[in-house]
Parts: sequence; structure tokens; C-alpha cells
Amino acid sequence: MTDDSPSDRGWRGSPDLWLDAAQAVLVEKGVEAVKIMTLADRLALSRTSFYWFFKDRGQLLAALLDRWEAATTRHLVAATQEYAATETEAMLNVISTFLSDNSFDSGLERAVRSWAQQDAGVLARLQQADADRLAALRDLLERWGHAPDDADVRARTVYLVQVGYISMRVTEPLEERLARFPHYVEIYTGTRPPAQEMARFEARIGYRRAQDGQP
Amino acid sequence: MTDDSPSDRGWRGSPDLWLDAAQAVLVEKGVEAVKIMTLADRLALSRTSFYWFFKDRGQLLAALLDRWEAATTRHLVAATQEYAATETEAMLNVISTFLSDNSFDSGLERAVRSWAQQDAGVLARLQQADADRLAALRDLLERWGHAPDDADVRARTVYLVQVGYISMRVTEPLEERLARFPHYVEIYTGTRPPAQEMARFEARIGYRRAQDGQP
DNA sequence: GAAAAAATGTACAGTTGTGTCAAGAAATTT
DNA sequence: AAATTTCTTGACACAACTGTACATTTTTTC
Repeated sequence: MTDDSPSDRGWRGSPDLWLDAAQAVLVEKGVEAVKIMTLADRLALSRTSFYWFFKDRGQLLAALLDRWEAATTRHLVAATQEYAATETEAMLNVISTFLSDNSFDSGLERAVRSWAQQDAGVLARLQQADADRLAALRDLLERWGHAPDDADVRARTVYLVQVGYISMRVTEPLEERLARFPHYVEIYTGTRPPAQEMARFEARIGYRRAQDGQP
Repeated sequence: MTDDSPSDRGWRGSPDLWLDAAQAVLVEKGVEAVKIMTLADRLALSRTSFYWFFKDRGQLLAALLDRWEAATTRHLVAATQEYAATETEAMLNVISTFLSDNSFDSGLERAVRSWAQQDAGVLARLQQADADRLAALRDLLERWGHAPDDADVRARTVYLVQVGYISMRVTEPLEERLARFPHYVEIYTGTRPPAQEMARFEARIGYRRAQDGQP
């Protein structure tokens, strides 16, 4: 019986192993710290073994960027398209995306933003992502009746506050963050979510967190 | 006749010369790119001449951090304390700070935020600056009658949007940015600034700009 | 214009990183 | 269990930096 799952193929190294280590270092210390030497130490593997899986450092970094793209924009855009009965509920859907690194990996996002500062190629991809995310938010607000220029400023506010949060590494306990939510929703949409809606939302967060992968 | 002004003392190098070059590179390419070798090339000086003015690279970077602190927080906090006849005017005072690198150097701020990601010491200073700036904004809003928790969320919104702007490297033409201002002020304070107030504000900006650049 | 001070440059020593190559070990296949 | 494939490793060659020592040049001061 041969088990093809790439995780336990008897060999010590694998592309994913190097990638995971690289991502961890990227998030903790920035791109410049993603050094093959360091990763090898961390993995207790020979430095040169890396070159069996990757052509060079550049290829590793490119793969990291692909991971980032999958772990952020996609989920956010999906959240703007979820069903919602009211505007405030729609906004709760969106901003709750940012609560879990599962649906929006803030650490990775912050690392990539920092990286973009020193690499024009990364910057270009990041700016495309920014544009896509902003457009999705603008569309959401327009669907709920905001005039184009109002929707635009509000979309920016929602998104920029989030980018700010990430950039500032705010680490509030979940409770504190949730307590601010009705306020934020009010600022973003002009309407405060009814207490009942917040209660439902908080229940759902709890539900989601327990279940993790439901449709 | 001896002219003591440090700028034209006949010598080619000076601490400020190295600092200026270092700051430029920091902003353009990030800390890791601030290399004595590179700076020397840029200045057409010998690499080792650097060590006449600075003990080592660390001292140069520390000096850069001091520059940043002077070029950002100080002006912002001052703007929150300027005289204003109305709340919307007070808010215009604050957000106009961000319009000119003269009163808030966004490039430097972005570079330092990026740097903080790889250096715990820098991170600590940055987080202190964030706290100070947020407190100044919160105070402003409370002085204009917002309840503490409302003032807190609004202060965060104002500040986080700005941090987001910086992080995103938004480069709107001044006109476009100004056109969004009344909208932002409305979102931040709950009140739209009267047209007359915006007109006065724009005139003041214009006045300032004319003073800066025109012969 | 000679002495002192300030700045510059050359040579050297050391560290940290990259990537290639070919030999060898560990799993997998037949 | 032999052959084959997949990974692992140490040795080597290079390149980009940092920082020190000391000789040299340039400016300033007396």
C-alpha cells in the first residue's frame, strides 16, 4: 500500500516544509530575514538541500507571494458577496473577515506590505489587490443604496481602517474588538446595527469559530 | 572671514550629508538597503570616511529614528491643539497635516513602520508614537463633546485611515484628495463642514502652497 | 606658511550570505 | 535484493558587506 499524501513520504525535506519555515520567518522578521542558511538551521537540514526543491531564493519568495494572494483577497471579496438581509449585516459579514487569520491572514498581509516597500514587483501586485478589494467594498455599498462618491469614501474608510489596524499590529482581545464593532458599523454605513443583529452576529462568530469550515 | 554654518565648511562630507543620503535610501528601499557602501557610492566618497562621523551603522540608524520622531508626531499633536471655531474646522486642521510631507513626512513614516517589523526596539518606539497620536485625537474629540467611547472609535478611525493611506501609498492628486475631505470630515465627526468653511480651508491650503513654492 | 585639525583613502581581516558539484544515503520500485 | 529514484550533504568558489589601522590629503587656525 503506497500512501501518496505528500506529508509523510519518509523524506525529511519537502517544498512545503521550506515554504512553511520561510513564511514564518517572513512574518516574524521580514523578507530580508528569509535566508536559506537560517531556514536550514531552523529545519536542521543542510543548507544546500534547499536547492533540490527550489531553483533559488527567488523562486521561494515567488511561491510565498502566491500563498499570500490565496490567503487574503479571495476571502475578503467573497465576504462582500455573501447574503445579507440588511446593510449593517452585510457590513458585519465583511469586517468579521478580518477577525480570523483563517479568513484573512493579517500577519502575512503586513509582511507583504512591508516587502512591497523594497520590491517594485511586489508593490505592483499589492496595489492590484488593494484595487480589487476596494472595488468589492464599493460595489457592496452601492448595492445598499449609497451614491457612487459616498460609497467610494465609505469603502476607503472601511478598508483603510483595516489596513491601518494591520499596519499598527493592534492586538486587542476579541471582546474589546467586538465591543467596538457596532460603532464602526455605524461610522461606515451611517446606521447602527440593532442589538438583536449584533447578538445574532456574535452567536455566529462563536458558531463559526467552533465549526471552522461550513458553507 | 569664517562662516561657521555647518553646510559650507569646505569639506565634502558631514554627518548631515550621510544622514540625508541614508534617509533617502531608507524611504526608497527600506532599512536593509541602508548600507554604508551604497551611501558612499551615492555620495562619491570613500566608504570608510563614514566612520569619521559615525561610530558605526547602528548609530546612523538611531539618528534616522530621531529624525522621524521630529518629523511626524510633534506636528500632528500640535495640529490637534490648534484653535478652531467649530468641530469640523478642528478636524480639517488635523487631517490637513497629512497633506504635506512638510508637516507629516509620510514616506519616512511608512519606512519606519516597515522597519519596525524587523526590529523590536523600533517597534516599541513606533507603538509609543501611535499611542500618543491616538490620545491627542481622542482628546480633541472629547473636547468637542463626544462621549469617551465614541471619541475613542472615531479617533481610531481618523488615525487608522491615515495609517492605511500611508501604508497603501495612495497618490491621489491634491484636488481629488480635497474633494473627499468634506466626506471624511462628515464620517469622522458626524457633521459635514459647511461649504463656506471648506472654502476658507481650501483658501488657506492654497495660501500655504503659494508661499511654499512661488517666487 | 607652518602647525593642527578635520576629513579622506588604501589595505587588510573577518563575517555572512549565495549557488554549484559530485559523492553518498535513504526510500521506492521492480 | 538490485536497480532506480529521490533526497542530503560537505567542499568549493564567489560576492557583498562591516569595521580597524594607518598613511595621506585638505582645510583651518595661529
